[in-house]
Amino acid sequence: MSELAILDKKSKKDSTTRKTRIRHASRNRREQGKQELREAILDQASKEFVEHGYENFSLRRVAERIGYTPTTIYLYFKNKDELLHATVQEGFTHFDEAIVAASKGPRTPLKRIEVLGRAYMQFGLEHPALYRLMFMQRSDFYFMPRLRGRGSLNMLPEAQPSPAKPSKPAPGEHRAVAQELLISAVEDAIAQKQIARQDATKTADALWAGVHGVVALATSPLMTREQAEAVGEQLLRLLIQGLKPQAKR
Amino acid sequence: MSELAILDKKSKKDSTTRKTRIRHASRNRREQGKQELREAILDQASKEFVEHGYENFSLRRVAERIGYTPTTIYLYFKNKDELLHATVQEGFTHFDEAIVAASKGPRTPLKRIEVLGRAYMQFGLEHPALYRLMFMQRSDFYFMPRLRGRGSLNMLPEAQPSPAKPSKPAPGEHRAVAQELLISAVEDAIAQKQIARQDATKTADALWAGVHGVVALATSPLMTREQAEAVGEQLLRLLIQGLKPQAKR
DNA sequence: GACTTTAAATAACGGCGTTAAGTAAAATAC
DNA sequence: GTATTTTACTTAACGCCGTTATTTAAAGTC
Repeated sequence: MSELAILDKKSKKDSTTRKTRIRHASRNRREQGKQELREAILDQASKEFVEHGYENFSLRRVAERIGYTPTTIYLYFKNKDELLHATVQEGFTHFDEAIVAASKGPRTPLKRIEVLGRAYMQFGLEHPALYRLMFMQRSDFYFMPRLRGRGSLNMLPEAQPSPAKPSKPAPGEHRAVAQELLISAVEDAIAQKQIARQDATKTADALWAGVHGVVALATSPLMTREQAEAVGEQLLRLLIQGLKPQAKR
Repeated sequence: MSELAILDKKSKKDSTTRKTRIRHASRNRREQGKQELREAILDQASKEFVEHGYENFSLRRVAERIGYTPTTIYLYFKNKDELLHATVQEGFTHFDEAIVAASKGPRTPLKRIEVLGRAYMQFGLEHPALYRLMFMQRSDFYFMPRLRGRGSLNMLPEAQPSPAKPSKPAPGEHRAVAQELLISAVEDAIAQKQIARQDATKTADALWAGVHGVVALATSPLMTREQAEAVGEQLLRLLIQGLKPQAKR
C-alpha cells in the first residue's frame, strides 16, 4: 500500500494516474483469477475425460469437480465442444514438443524416420485417452487453428477473434509439425540416396498410417500395451527395411 | 384351408393332433413376424447409425423409423448395447466373407498376404461407419461369441443362452478369421522361404496394424478416401518389400 | 452512497436410455 | 361361446445430459 503511494508521488505526470493504475491492477488480478479458473476447468476436464472416456465425458461432472454449477463453465468456454477443442489443443502442444525433441537426435535421415516413428508411438502409448481424442474421436480439430505461444489457449471466449473458424484447409493441405518433420526426413533420405526416389508426402503418410494403426490398436481392447510395443517395433523394422533400396538380384 | 383338412384326415394317428399342429403353425407364424420386426430394427439401426454415427446414434430415432415406441425395441434387444452388438456381429459376418473370398485367389503366400491386406482396406473404405464401429468404437465386441450360421444373430433376447457372456478370452488369445488367415499366410511364406524366419503372429499383427491405420485415417477427416487409397498401396509396397529377405550387401 | 458491471447460481427445456405399470387384442381353455 | 391367460405393445415416469434465459449478490466505479 505505502509503496504504491510513494511510487505514485514519484511519477505524478505519468500518463497513468494512480487511480487508473489501481484499476488496471485490479482488473489484471481479476483476469488472472479467471484464467486460473479456466485452467482449473481444463485440468479437471482432461482428468474427467481420461477417467470416463470421450463417450461418457460429462460437462456437469466437470463442474462438480471444480465446485461450480454447470452453467459457470459456459462463462469460460462457449460449449462442450470448445472445451474439448481446448483440451485437444493442449494435447497437440505436448505432442509437437515430443516429436520435435525426438527429431533432433539422429544424424542420418533414415534413422530420423525411425526415431520419429518410435516417438510417435510412444506418445500414443503414454497418453492413450488423449491420443484417441486427438487422432480418432475428434480429429476434425486437427484442421482448426493452432495459434502458438500464450494467447489462444488461454483466451476467454469473448476475447477471441471474431470468426473463430477461419476457412479450414481441405484435408491434405494442412499439415502439422510432426507431419512436416516426417516429410522432410523422407525428402532428406531421398536426397542422400538412402532410400529410392519416390513421392515423399505419400511415403510419409504411409509411415504415419502404420504407426497410427499400432497406437489405434494399442489404445483399444484389441491389443495389450505389451503386444503393441512388440508389434510397433516389428512394423518399424518392416517399414525401414521396405524403404531401403533393393539390391539387384 | 381345405388342403389342411385333407392332410389332417390322412394322418389321423400322428402324434400331433390337428389342434396342436394349428397351434404350432400359428406360433411359428407369430415367431416369424417377430423375427421380421427384429430384422427391421437391425436394418434401421444400421441405417440410423451410418447416418448419425456412433456418437449420435439414438434408440428413440430407430424406434421412430420403424414406427414403434422406443420401449418396443426392448422386447427385441436387451438394450442399446445389445442392438449395437448385433449390428457389429452382422458386420463381422460380411467382413469374414470378404476376407475369406480374397484369400482364395492368390497362389503364393506372399501374394496372399498382399491380397489380404488390400481386401481388408477395401472393406474398410467401403463400409467406413461399420468399420469404425467394429474396430475402433466398439472393438470390445470383437471378443464376444461369434456363433455361426442362423441362430445367435436372429435369436430373441429371452431365447438366448443364459450367461450370454461366456468368459471372454484375454486380448491376444482370441483371433478372428481374418487374423488366422493372415497368420497362416505368413507361416506359409516362412515355410516356403519367401520371407525370413520370424514370429508369424507378431508379423501378422504388424501388417494388420498397418492396414488398420490406413483405414482409420481414411475414415476420419485426416485423409480423403483418394489419398488413403494411394497411401494404402504405398504402405502395402513398403511392407511386402520389408518382408522379403534382404540380399547380402 | 448510488450506479453499473461482473461472476456466479437457479430454473427450465428438450432429448437421451431405461424401467414399471397399464392396455387391448389374440390365443387358449372350458 | 364365453372366460381366462398370454402376447405385443403403449403410456408414464426417472434420472442424466447439454444448453439457454433469468435472477442474485458481490465488486468495482463514480
